[in-house]
Amino acid sequence: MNLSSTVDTAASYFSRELLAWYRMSKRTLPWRQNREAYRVWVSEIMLQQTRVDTVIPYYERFMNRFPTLQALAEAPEPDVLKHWEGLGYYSRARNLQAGAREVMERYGGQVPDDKAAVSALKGVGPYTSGAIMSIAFNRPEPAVDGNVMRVLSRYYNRDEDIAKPSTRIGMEKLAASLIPEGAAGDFNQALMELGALVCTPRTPGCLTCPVMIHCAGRLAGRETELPIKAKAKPPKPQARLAAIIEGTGEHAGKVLIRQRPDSGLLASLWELPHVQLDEPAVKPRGRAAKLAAAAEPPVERQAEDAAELLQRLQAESGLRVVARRWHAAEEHTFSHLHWMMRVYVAELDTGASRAVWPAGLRQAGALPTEVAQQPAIIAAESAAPYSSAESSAPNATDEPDGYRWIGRNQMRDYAFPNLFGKILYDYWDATGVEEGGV
DNA sequence: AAGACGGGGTC
DNA sequence: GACCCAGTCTT
Repeated sequence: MNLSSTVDTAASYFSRELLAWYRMSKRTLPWRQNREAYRVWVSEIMLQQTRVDTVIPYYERFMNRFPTLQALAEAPEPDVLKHWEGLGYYSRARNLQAGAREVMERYGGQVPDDKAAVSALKGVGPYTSGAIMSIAFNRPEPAVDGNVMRVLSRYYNRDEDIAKPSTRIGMEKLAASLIPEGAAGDFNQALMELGALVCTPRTPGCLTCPVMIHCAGRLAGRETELPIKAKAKPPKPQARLAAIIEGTGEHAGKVLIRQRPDSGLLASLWELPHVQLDEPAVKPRGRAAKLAAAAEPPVERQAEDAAELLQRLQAESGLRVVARRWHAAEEHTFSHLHWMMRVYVAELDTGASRAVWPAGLRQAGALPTEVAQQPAIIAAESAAPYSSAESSAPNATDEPDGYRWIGRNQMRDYAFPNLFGKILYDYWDATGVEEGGV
């Protein structure tokens, strides 16, 4: 071998060995049945920030319901959201469908074999466009995600902060230079497969790694300290009060839910009516604090909460809600928020005769005087609709815009974020309502 | 450059 | 509890 012209550099070694390893040991995954661009696209969107094991059942259901790009483009959006329920980052679902519709209109239903056109689709950023171009069309484009940055940081012993956008740019150049001729799709997947199976975040399996002997990070003994990544800001704590509003009369056995605005957090999903408290926001630390936060609050606190729910839901949503009893405390952490929610079972106040506070709360004497005396009397002018609905406050028979009375069986007709789905199912379990019941 | 945007798994 | 994950969009 002529070492001067065919030097087996760490780079060519890496690409060759990694590719061979992948072709030998790649996992069988639903989206690897074929390389149809639509299937690749759906999988890549679902896999953003989401584990393979989590995605698999969602992918199967989604492709069963929307087997073609056209089927997705023509589906009602709530149907698409329902199939995304629980996956999180719901704008992915909306953007995916918007992209499918765009492909129908502009490209006759065929995903274009064109980097710029694919990159311009909604929800398709640098990573996803590279993944689609390489996997579906075998174009030599880099697809750099967290896995790839981890693998390359270690293999090349690089110290750049992978949280910085500029680092991703550099990694893309590096990754592009490593793509073997004619094998972009397999190589990019090999890089990610290695990161998922061997070069894992905590305890990399260097001894089974196909490229260990030239891994600079490993040779420097730094495999566990790489990649360098700036710490994320902790989620901001928020205290909230939610109401499980039980229906009466024709709505007996049902509860009132509402639809969130069509942008922002949990856009267009359904939820329990609730309010954000101004205060608190002290995240419970330690076992004792945790226990205290989960426990039923003292009656004074419950009375304050009841008054708060009545006044604020009236003001924000036009709902006159009377808390009847404690239900549960629920915590839920988003990427940037930490919700601490106290949940009460409540009733809609549809008239003075029904406006009776629970005896325990009244006797506790903790209610503001004016509220304790006349809980139902809140200035009607102060009522503001929750989401641009111009309707008046719902009574026992109304279903104003954005609100629905539903029983357990109607849960399947609405997409709920996990936290509210859990609260509602817990509620129905506790009240003895089973599937097929109401 | 920083923040918004979910949820679940792991050690 | 802290960190991570097959990222993108908005400001």
